[in-house]
Amino acid sequence: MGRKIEIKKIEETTKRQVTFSKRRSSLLKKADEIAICCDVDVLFVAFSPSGRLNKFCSQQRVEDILQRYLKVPVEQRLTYMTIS
Amino acid sequence: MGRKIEIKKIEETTKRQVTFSKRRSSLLKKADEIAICCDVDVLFVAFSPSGRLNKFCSQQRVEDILQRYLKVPVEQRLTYMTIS
DNA sequence: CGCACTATCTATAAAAG
DNA sequence: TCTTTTATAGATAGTGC
Repeated sequence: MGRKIEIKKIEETTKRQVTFSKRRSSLLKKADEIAICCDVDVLFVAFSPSGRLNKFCSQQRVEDILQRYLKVPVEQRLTYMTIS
Repeated sequence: MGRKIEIKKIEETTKRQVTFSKRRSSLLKKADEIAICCDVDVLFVAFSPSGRLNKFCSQQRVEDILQRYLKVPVEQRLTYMTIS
């Protein structure tokens, strides 16, 4: 990917947020693809430093998975949710 | 990546499992990287069709996250766990 | 910020061993 | 099958608006 970078915390806030946004999109796409191609359910969740749920992605049986595995009140904590 | 494929369920079992294994590794690596570079906690979970947790990945405060967000008895359900 | 570009680096489908 | 290789598609850091 682009110019090679060392895998360590990006200290510059703006750059860190940009990188997070870009990589999150790619991760969600990949999570989506593996879920479809490999017929598995996938949860991908990123927690911000403050502890809030930032993102969630899955393919199928989403509600079921949420009820079975997650304690958090979804509506309240999810910034947004993408279901492929 | 490699020869282009259509994003739909891979019907051939062997090929599907091979693809799952490869893509899971890549996803975990990416999840690891975004966690470190962007200073976020990440959960990545793939559920097999039978519902068992197949994989989990995170960076930090793992136990805390598990206790706060997951209902499942970790020891019991995780096939294996990778913590970066 | 948010999107667009693109040179580079990474992931990976197939093939080969 | 499992690993390794290889050709190619995809991801992305830096940059410019």
